[in-house]
Amino acid sequence: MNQRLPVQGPQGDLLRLVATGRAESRAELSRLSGLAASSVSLRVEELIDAGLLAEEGAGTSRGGRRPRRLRLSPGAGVLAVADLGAHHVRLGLLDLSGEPLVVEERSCDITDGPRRTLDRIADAFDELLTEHVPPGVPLRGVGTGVPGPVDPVTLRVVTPSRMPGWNDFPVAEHLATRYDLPVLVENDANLMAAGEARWWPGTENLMVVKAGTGIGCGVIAGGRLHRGRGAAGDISHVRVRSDSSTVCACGHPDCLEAYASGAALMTALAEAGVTVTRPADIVTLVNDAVPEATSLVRHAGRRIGEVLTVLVNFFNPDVVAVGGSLSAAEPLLTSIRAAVWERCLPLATRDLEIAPARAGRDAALRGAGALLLEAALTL
Amino acid sequence: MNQRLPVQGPQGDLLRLVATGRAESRAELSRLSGLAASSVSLRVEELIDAGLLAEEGAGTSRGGRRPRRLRLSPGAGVLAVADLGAHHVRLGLLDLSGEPLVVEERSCDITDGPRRTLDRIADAFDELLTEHVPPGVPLRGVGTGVPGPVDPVTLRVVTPSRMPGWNDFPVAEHLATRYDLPVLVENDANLMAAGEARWWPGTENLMVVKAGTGIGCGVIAGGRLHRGRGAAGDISHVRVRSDSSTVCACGHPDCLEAYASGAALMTALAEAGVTVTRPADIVTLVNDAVPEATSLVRHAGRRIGEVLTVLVNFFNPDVVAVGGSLSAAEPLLTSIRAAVWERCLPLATRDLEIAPARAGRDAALRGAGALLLEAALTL
DNA sequence: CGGCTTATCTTCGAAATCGAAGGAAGTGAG
DNA sequence: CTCACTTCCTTCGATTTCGAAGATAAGCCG
Repeated sequence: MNQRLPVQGPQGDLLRLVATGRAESRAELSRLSGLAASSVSLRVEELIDAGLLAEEGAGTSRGGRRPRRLRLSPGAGVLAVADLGAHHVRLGLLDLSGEPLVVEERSCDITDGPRRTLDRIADAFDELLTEHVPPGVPLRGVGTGVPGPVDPVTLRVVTPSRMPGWNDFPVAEHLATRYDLPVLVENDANLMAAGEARWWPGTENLMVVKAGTGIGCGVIAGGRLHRGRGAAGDISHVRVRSDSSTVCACGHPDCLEAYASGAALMTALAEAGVTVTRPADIVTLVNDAVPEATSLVRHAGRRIGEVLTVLVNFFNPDVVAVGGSLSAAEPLLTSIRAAVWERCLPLATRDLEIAPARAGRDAALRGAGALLLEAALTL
Repeated sequence: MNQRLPVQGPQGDLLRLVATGRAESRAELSRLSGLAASSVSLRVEELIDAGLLAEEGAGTSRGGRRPRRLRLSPGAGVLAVADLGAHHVRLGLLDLSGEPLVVEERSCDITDGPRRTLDRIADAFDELLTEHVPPGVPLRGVGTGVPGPVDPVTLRVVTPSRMPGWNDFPVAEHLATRYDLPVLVENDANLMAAGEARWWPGTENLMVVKAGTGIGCGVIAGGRLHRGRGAAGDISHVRVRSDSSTVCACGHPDCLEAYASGAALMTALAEAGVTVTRPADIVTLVNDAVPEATSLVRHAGRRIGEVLTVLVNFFNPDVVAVGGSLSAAEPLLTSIRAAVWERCLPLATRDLEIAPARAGRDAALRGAGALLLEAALTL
């Protein structure tokens, strides 16, 4: 079942251009790859013969002959990806275009430690594979997101705050013992950003804010995921302006997370006598026009927006996409926008779009697919 | 005198690798370009015959035969670059490795408007060229930095605060009428970052803070200059935490610039009865241990550091380089460091280096050269 | 409908690129 | 010093890639 793609350099490039949706025809491949049209035709023929690419009807004309659309052959392979949360893991199989074939959610406790958790994920992968993938279609790559920082060099989890037992654990190596394949391990917010990026074509610089139980942020800079040293995108422990003083779990006063995260809002609601168990419940309360909830969410949005002003001035993105379970609450986005428009430089906000995330619930899985394709379709 | 390089794709790549100092021998060129060693040899031979490359002795052995060092031929051409400030312009000629040949500083008033200012720069270029460049050595590119935001697409200056008459002026087009050559127009802090980048080899993610009359910042992300939509790197109008409330020239309260810029410090010193005319004078005062000056600089450093905490968490750079005329004051760097170490995530500061800028006074000119080489050595 | 324009894809000789093999010029160990 | 080994660079035949030209298939427009 394990089998690397027999695709060398230039062929891999072509395959990747099709897989990532950047090219749909030979002509587009020629334009994007820089290769001559004739060379592309030859290569594509080989890829079709190898069962990796397939022709699928005709595309839309741009004024001349209609292109013959290319797509990855369904039999070319699948990817197995997971997004690990604190209490749940969302996992599934993708085709080589990064489109989900099956997705399911299982409960799992991350505090069980890396071995048991990862093995359970791998078991789930195997189940899905036998159930949904015809024999002969190879698994081409495995990837998982984790709710903590990942060292981009060693692919180990580093000093995660809510993952006891995971510190410095070689996640990728562990998975690699079970799958002799390209393995991806990445922070969940980064995966979400990578997944979101496909929904904003032409957007070179993108920030994706994940407002859920915690507050995460993933960054696309120059069209590529910005990792920094593995911790990039952390905005939850930025100090916010505040009258009172709340100490965050990290030990510092007045972290954004302590005021504007789903967890903080739930605590505040509990103090006001309203009991909720998930951030999504807050959204329900807001939609039911419960004043305490609305006011809290609006406040949280302002706080997030104030932090974003700094980052928008500095990073000057084309788009800020807001996702996560809390983002379904209208007032959140509205007040983020208000804060940013008010305080940012006109030049930075001139063409800035602050919009709801588009990639939906499978954003992280799609992101894992997108990143894996880069690795799995080379060499 | 004007002449484009007769260098197509692959050759241009090779030339650029040598010019930017990334490769010094045929073997390195082969490794970095991905071309076969034999092809590189052929190409290099052609480039030498064309008078663009030259062999220069032998390099140091890596355990085998010593490489024959390659460098750009001194006769291959020069670049003319300028860095425009409010009252001065620093300009000079570079060889095609980006090394300065002549640099001089002239006074000039940016409020004279773009035409007169640019023409004066061009006149200065012509003088330098006739004086310092033998006839036959062609000018290969022209570039200038401006103290305001530049739209990376149109190469026009956009809404500059201190450049009356420059708004939306087509700087590049104006220069292009005089020079039929690649023309570069870029924000001065961005140029400084590009120039600094060469002094931090292996550093993919770099922030360069320029502390002078104003506060600027340039960003290198993934090894490339990050422009955003042209305004990236602006940190001067970030809101800082403050007891009192000072309104900045931009209309917002408590901008970093209003507290920590050289201009703000000079104002504060004047109020304390100490008159200074340039930010460099503040450094002198600090070195003479004038308590008011030291205290002010230390305060400014803290403020800058507090803003940097947000950005370091978010961007997670390898290096923060601090330059500009104020950076020569020891306490500035010290207090920036203190603020960042204190408040940033341990993961973000684990391998972070906060250090004085290395590129010196010609950083911006060198940066202009580095960016121009990318453009001038292609096609 | 029938030219005109635009675009996609293929064919085939010319040109560039590769890669294996080998010579040249070093290092280091015995 | 000699010998094994490494790295750098070139030579030369095999292969790949290019690019101009042509075939094919549309859309546009009176």
